[in-house]
Amino acid sequence: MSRPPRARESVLDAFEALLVEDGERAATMDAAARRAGVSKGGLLYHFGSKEALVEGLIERLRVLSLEDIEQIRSAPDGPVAAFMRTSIMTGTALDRTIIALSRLAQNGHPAASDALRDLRLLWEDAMRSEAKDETALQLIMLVSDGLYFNNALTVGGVPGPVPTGADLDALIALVRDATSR
Amino acid sequence: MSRPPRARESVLDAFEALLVEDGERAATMDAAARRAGVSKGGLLYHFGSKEALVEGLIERLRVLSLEDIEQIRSAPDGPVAAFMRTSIMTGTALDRTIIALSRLAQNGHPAASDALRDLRLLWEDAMRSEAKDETALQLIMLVSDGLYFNNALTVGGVPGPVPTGADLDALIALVRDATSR
DNA sequence: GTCTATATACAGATAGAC
DNA sequence: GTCTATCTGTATATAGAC
Repeated sequence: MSRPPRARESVLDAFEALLVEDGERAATMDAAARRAGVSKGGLLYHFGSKEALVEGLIERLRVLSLEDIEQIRSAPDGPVAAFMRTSIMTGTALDRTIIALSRLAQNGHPAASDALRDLRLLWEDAMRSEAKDETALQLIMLVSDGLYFNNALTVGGVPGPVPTGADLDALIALVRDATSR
Repeated sequence: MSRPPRARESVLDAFEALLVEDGERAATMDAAARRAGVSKGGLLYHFGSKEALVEGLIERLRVLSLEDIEQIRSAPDGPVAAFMRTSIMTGTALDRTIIALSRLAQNGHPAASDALRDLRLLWEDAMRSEAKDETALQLIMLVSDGLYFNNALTVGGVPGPVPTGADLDALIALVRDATSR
């Protein structure tokens, strides 16, 4: 409904990009302001503290999560394939926000950990009807986690050893074969 | 052969513990010295820079990696089961060092990323003879990555949603069934 | 809404006493 | 081999002008 100011979104984009590309330590308010093309004071008008920046990212995650779950549930090639595909970093807005928040979570930010855990539960619920049992469900979830981990681990644009193209299709087929009812 | 001084190891232990328990930002030289019970100057005698501390952890990873690979190769219930078991954080020395280095890797430290990638390749080689094809091998590796990710993501002793006990046994059986020759 | 200037704290690192 | 004292840069945050 209420569209947030453009400057505000630019700052949030910059903060997120710094977290993803350079890590938590590099994601300072100063750097975010510079990258967004505003002054420190300008940033602090929109986000009165670093905590407020983090909360902005968490709110962004919630919005993108709902869209993602909706898309997974209605995917033509099935929820599992759609879920695994979206677990590969394709540069979607959701991917970037997840990686950004995982950096914060690993620096002791409980709100970020909670938000990621909640999203994982949403995904788990969306996959449950596809898996033959809870063990199969865990397999699906862990492969997805593994894909994210390899993307999250490398900083600076170096791609991890993540399957793509035909290799990813084969992996999806194997997982589906091992886990479907 | 040459046993390193005890104070040196204490400092490295403290630095590693801070990375694992509180995250990269909290792992300062000051905090490491305090936790190890030495002064800042004392720490700097053993490690002349923060970079030297990181290199100390990387060297520790190399030593522990070789032991781990040896143990996996000679495990009674097979390499895959042994590998997946060691992917659960059981508080082993290797687990802690891996998590610590993954925190550094995610803050743009290339040497840490390289060391972790090398270890992953060692594991991959140890698993290759067990997997029916490359896709199956990727499945094994990604489940292991997923287990680590869930352990790495939470800070402050909160355990992630990682299967244990009978659940882990069932998961191991499922993975082995889906991937073995 | 956006800016400059500044206060306060803490980071990594150096110098040199013991 | 371990300590204290100190230098320099940078982080978060506040105050207040425009």
